[in-house]
Amino acid sequence: MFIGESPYKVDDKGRVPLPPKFRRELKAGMVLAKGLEKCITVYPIAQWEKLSESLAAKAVGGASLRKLTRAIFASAFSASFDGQGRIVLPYALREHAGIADTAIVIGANRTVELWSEEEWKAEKISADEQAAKIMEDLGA
Amino acid sequence: MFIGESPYKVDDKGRVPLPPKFRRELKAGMVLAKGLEKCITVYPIAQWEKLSESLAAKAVGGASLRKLTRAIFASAFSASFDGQGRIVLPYALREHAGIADTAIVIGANRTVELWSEEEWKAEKISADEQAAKIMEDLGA
DNA sequence: AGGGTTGTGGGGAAAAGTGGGGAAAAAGGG
DNA sequence: CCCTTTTTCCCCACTTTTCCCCACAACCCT
Repeated sequence: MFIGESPYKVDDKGRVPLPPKFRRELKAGMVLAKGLEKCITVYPIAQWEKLSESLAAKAVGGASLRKLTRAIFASAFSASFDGQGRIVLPYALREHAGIADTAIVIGANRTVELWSEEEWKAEKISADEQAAKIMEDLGA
Repeated sequence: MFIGESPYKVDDKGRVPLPPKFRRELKAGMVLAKGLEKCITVYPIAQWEKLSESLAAKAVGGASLRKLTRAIFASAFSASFDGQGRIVLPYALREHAGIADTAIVIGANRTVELWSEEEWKAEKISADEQAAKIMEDLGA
């Protein structure tokens, strides 16, 4: 389970550290893909395989499913940590998320997401407004 | 079950003791999250994992589910006791609750809440005023 | 009155964030 | 095909922050 929110510098080489708390769950390997929103989504390898299977299961899906499959898989990169717990963000993904020299790393339960400061600020505000409702529904 | 209300000092490092009576139930671990009101909510780890599961179960949820997942998990931090029974309050949460150098620790049945003095004073008054009415609505 | 527990404070060691350099591999041109 | 240039990857070093341990003082219970 990934939780928390923290800002990290992206250096000239496109490297970003991930929070130490996340590293154990990602050490086995991870896949970076375009997020459905303007962000980068990081899947633990096991989680990615599950997603891959559940898309393949709907083999005979329509054109829209094929489109989604392409969009996700074509933009995906596998990544791993260097000695300092950092990963390299491919340029294509950085651009999609609008990430320049700072990335906000957030835990989103089963996955990790990387946002630019601006996009995250906006997302956070609109997300906060909705959060209260479900929390109450779940009786938490 | 958590009950009671007591004030504690928050030191320069953001540390706060929790009442000894609460420690046994939280020793296994806890998660701090933004409260729905201007406070910090402390969930026993088991409680939080239940929430996590029920969100993950709705597997391929839509955009609004992703948004909620973000709001809930990004603003959360895991915490545990140091040798003196204290936890560290992340800066982001302290700010949300308006907590400076004193925190009021409240037992709220299944969870614990941390309030600033001012916010708690206001909340308590309005809670007292409405308690009877709410009780009736609940048919208690 | 005494011992144990609790609130409060501070210091030191370990880890994390950040940046840069050098070697190996890849790509491109002669 | 070989040499040159560029890129990628890995390792090293420094600074800051975090975490953990220790210490004192006040309170409570016995």
